[in-house]
Amino acid sequence: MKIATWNINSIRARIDRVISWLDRHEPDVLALQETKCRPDQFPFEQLHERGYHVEALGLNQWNGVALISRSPLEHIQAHFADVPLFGDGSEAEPRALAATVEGIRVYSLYVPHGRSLDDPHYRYKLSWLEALAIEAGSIADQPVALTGDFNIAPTDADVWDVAVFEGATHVSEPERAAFQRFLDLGYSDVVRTFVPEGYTYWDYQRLRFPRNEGMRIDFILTSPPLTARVSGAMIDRDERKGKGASDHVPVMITID
DNA sequence: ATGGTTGCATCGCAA
Repeated sequence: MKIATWNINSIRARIDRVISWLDRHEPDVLALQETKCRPDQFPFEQLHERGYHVEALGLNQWNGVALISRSPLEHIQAHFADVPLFGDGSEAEPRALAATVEGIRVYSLYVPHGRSLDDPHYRYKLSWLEALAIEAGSIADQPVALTGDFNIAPTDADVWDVAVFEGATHVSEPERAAFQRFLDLGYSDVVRTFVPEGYTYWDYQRLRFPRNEGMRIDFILTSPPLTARVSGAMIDRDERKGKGASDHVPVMITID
């Protein structure tokens, strides 16, 4: 069984790339982030034609997450317990969607960016991660995959030049502590075991991809019962190439 | 050129 995650940066702009990637890599589950549309705008048809089950969560042109699966998606959950609201919003942003597939609880997660260390969005990011960790901890004895764009580079090796990020988000101590919390709960950054080097995101600006100036910020964190079953992983760097690429690439694990 | 892309509710914002 294969579980993948991909920040697609607009599903409508890139549905052809998604279909092509599904055809070539045949994941059993693909979690998407930044779908950037409401469910009524989501291109379900082409996915249903290929036999996939699809659940999508979206409010407007921002954020948005989805789960695409060969097997039925069961016990679907939007958001998670005590998810914080941002600003004066009355409704949770569409950043988390979970479902059970063949006994594995899969989360598609789009962690808030944070914007800057003095921005309310940064405090929102930390409280969002704290609430997620509480839920993740409560189910860590079951097979769980926390997948998605964490918007955190956990180590200095996860950015091309840490000096560039001095005083910026993604590398701050509180963000890294929030990431470490999942590891302390028993979750494993299992892709790192199989793919010790490599980025998952390169900014569109400043020739970041040709220069390989990227960041490793997309993860699949597996609970102990699932970690024991992981037999391989890949980061599909090639998907960043060519016209019309997302700024993130797919990350995938293989489970026995 | 010391640098500047992408997607969208498109001329402003978020990433």
